[in-house]
Amino acid sequence: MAGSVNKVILVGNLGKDPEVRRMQNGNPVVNLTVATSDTWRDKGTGERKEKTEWHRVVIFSEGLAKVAEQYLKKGAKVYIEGALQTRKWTDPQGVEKYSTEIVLQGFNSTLTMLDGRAGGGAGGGGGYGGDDMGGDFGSSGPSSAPPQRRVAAPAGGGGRGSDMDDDIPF
Amino acid sequence: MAGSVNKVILVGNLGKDPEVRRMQNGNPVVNLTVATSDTWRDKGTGERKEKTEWHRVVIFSEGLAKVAEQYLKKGAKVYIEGALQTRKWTDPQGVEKYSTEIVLQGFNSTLTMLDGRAGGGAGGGGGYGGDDMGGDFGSSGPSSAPPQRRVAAPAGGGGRGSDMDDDIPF
Amino acid sequence: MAGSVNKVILVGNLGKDPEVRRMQNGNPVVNLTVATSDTWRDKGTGERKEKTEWHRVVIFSEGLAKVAEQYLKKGAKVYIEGALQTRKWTDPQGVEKYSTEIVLQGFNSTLTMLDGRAGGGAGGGGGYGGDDMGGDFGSSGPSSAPPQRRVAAPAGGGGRGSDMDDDIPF
Amino acid sequence: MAGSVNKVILVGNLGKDPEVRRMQNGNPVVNLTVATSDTWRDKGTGERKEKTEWHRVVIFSEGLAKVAEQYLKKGAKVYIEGALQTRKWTDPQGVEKYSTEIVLQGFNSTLTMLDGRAGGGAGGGGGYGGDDMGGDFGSSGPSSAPPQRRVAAPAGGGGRGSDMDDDIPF
DNA sequence: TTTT
DNA sequence: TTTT
Repeated sequence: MAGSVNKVILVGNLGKDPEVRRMQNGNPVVNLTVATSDTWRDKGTGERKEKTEWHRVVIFSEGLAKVAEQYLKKGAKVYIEGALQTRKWTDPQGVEKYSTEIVLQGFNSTLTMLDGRAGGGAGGGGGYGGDDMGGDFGSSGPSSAPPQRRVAAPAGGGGRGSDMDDDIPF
Repeated sequence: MAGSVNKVILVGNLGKDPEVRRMQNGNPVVNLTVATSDTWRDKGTGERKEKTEWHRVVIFSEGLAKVAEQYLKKGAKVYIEGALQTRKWTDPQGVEKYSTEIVLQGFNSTLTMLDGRAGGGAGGGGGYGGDDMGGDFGSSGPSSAPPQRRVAAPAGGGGRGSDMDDDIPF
Repeated sequence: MAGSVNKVILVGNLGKDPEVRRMQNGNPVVNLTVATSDTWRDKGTGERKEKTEWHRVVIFSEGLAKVAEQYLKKGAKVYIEGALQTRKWTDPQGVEKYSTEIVLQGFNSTLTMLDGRAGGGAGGGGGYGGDDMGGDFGSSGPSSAPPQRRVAAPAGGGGRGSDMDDDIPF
Repeated sequence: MAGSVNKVILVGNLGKDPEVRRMQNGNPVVNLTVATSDTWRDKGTGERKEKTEWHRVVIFSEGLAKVAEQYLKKGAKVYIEGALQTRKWTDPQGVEKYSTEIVLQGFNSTLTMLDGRAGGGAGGGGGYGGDDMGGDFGSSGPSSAPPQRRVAAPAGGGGRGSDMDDDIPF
């Protein structure tokens, strides 16, 4: 409905290498399996407890999917921002199934690598080759990386003072 | 795992009145069904599209559950902050099922009413009685509402100046 | 740096009508003043306390700025997602000043109206005219609203079953 | 006001070691300086651009402050969740100043270490000693770590089926 | 299946 | 002053 927000923020590790499928036009669609976990100390016994939660992530955003395919490996720590989506499907036996996924698609989706260790896991061939490793990747369509524009000189001012400088903050 | 984040933020409307179950100690556990939706214009036909997503929300936090039970009604607009959790269960026919829910439990869960219209829906009797309607409700355990503490006077200062005043900022 | 996140999420009300400046190309840059507040009960006296926080919001995103200019009025409740930015400037007396603002610019910025009451405030003439009121507005550049694409039929499948249907989830 | 949200989410690195002050009761109040940065490629020249943003973070939450004091060092990568707060103060020359900070205080504040490298910087002695390094630290008051409670057996059921098991999700 |  |  108008006036709604559907946002998921995860920081976790990949349980396995990204799974890549291809759209008919050749664009990649990437599935990630991301683990988060909570740890706490049992109030009664005092022993340490841990519960891992596994998340399905589907990346439709072309730019982010390419990044995921290229740089992410089992074990990589990522920051992910997407939306919840529940799919209903019927299995071959005719049983209805639901699958809830975090979808990265269109604006307001983010994928950020939080370590350079990615790929150290599994049978991982490791090594990226690129010099863009460990970067932030915003989702903004096929080919353009949206710059952090600054307003050059707003006509019709009312500026808050003179001599603005945008560098060192404090 | 250590160093992980599992967070869901929703702004949406209740699809029906809250469902209240009771713990053995009488505390409420509340289930909400929340709708969010995306609207966009089809690139080809130019027609307006809308897709509604339904979310299961489970409130274990005692304070938030009581608030939900007392004030929320079908149609209410809410801000929700919780964590993703997928439960696996087996139905009476022996079929394995998964259900992914947004869980409000412990710290870092939030439930905030965003309108005063709540209860205008369904067969809703409406009317709250309380004067607390439309408030923010932080999740911080059974009985204490965590105050927004201000540091009174940090010993061993190094204060940044004199004459701090905390009122109107700009 | 690579691997960083800078995100602000606000739900609050406009303290006054949007302030609109113009870029040299005529595009609007909109400033909002948004109030949020915390309420709590004093632990000692038991009295109700409230503290209002005021936020400066600057909208560079062309699409969001137009929406803000057109639909928002004093009193409107909004959901805002942007990034923190601190500007340093020197006032006419040569005193250095800092101003921290929530910037909506590029991808991952959001502005969503959360009520239809917008404009009920101040000297607000109110009334929008548009039929798009109360909508979600994603920031995705000048002219295209990013559709919620669904993968049509990924070539090289490994699909999870047959008979997927995307409608009512539970 | 009722129905508002004031939330900041940062993933960044400490620019220097935490600064610790003491409350009159001996509790620590910790100040962090956190850097985030955006990188993009200039549309015109094609050159790589980077802009770093510095954030002041103040930790009043007793538990989080202790963790910060104990484990964080210059260079550490952290996930932070807090609220925006602008303080007004008057400097010794009588000039009004504003300072906007991210405050971690009460519920809904989070501090999570995202690397184990923390402390590798500055004159850092490094080494933590503790075995809790790299953990999640929720803000929930002085001494109790809030467990991830599960509802044991809600009285007055309406359960969704039989044989619930909470382990492997998919 | 990850991570600490 | 961080980080890549």
